[in-house]
Amino acid sequence: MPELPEVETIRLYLSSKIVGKTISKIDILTKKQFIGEPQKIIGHKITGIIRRGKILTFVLEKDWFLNIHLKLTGQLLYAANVNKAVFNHKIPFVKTQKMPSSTTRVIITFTDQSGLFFNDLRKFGWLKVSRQPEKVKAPDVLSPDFNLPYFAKILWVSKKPIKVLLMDQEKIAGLGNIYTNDALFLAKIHPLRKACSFNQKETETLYQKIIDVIKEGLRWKGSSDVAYLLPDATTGRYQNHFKVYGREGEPCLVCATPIKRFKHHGRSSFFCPKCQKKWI
DNA sequence: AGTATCCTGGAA
DNA sequence: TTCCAGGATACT
Repeated sequence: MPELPEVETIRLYLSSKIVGKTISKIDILTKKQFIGEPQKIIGHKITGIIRRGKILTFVLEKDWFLNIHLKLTGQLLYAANVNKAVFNHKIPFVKTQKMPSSTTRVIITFTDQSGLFFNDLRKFGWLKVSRQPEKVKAPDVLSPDFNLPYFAKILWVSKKPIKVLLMDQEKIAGLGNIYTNDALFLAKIHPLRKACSFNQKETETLYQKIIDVIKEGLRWKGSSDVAYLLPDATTGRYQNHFKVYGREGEPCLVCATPIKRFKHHGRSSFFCPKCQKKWI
């Protein structure tokens, strides 16, 4: 899905649009994607929106919560009037169209007739009503808990390849395939290097590059490479600034060597064979 | 540690 | 027709 920068962009956008509004209706078009009882939160006001890792949580009155995971193709589109919603956009999967579209799975309407369309082509995402925010085990990349001592601690005890560790949401919350690949490139580290093989300097560099690349992604409002859109159906622009992700065969931005791709843990890894030497 | 699985549709 | 996809989990 959207990774941390995409979800945070959505959170920032929606904070100014729906906080203070009261849910009047929830239409569930794809049952398996809505967990819990929607009627429990009908009539409740949204008092805030938080995000930890890739999970967005609407905080409601009286200790109710609506947690959302967009997975790979989830979108949250905001309309001032849910009955007259038309979005114009051109990226794949959802073309210019009236809402609800063929990929709309849930519609949340507020008392002023504004609302949200949860669209999700691949049906992996979910919404979940609960009495407490969905638990996220690891520190979020942008939280103070994600500090250098913590990062060093998890690296030095792990025998996993560094890329696998960085994408483990129980160790660090928020990184996905795009930003992990790009952070490793910026730090000049091969994705398969064992985490426990890092020295102090390498650890510090990678720590800083992770934060840098996440902030850059946020600055461009995320990457609209596949299905991600802002709630107004505009696109993010980090895809125009990819370092190695999705750039197989294209020249390395530093040394012009063609970027290589390989599969590992079911995911594509992209790297520059010259800048990111294998192991020590 | 690797692979299959949940889904759908665009690209090669 | 086959491969591919910002995720995460459940298997062998």
